[in-house]
Amino acid sequence: MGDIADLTAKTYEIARLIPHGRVTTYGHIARLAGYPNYSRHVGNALKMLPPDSTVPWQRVISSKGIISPRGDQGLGVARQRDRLEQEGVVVTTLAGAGGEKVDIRAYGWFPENVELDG
DNA sequence: CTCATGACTTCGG
DNA sequence: ACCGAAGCCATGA
Repeated sequence: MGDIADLTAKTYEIARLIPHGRVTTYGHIARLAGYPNYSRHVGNALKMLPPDSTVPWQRVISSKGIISPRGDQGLGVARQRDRLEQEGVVVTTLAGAGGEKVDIRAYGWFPENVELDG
């Protein structure tokens, strides 16, 4: 523990706990994993997953409630939006470059703590 | 060592 | 509510 590999493993473990049709944030996963201030690395861990991974990476969004842009012409964002809508999450396109937004008050999942492993 | 970069977050204006 | 700046930390050039 105490390294990025550990944070990566916990990120996947926690992501699997997010209920179907709900979402949480990079920062919250970082805190639950015991690595506050490592939200960017949570995003990095999800980035490494293959597109067809069983880890529900689509349920992780930014604290602003939008699907984080990827510098890939919006392809990743589109895939994430599709996967979310597929499980009943309403995603709205904000005006201009506002991004794809999820109502975090309606779909947010923010437990104080979680049981890892076990 | 310094700089830039990122699926980030928070704070001010 | 919308931005931009600042804070954040590993990684690679």
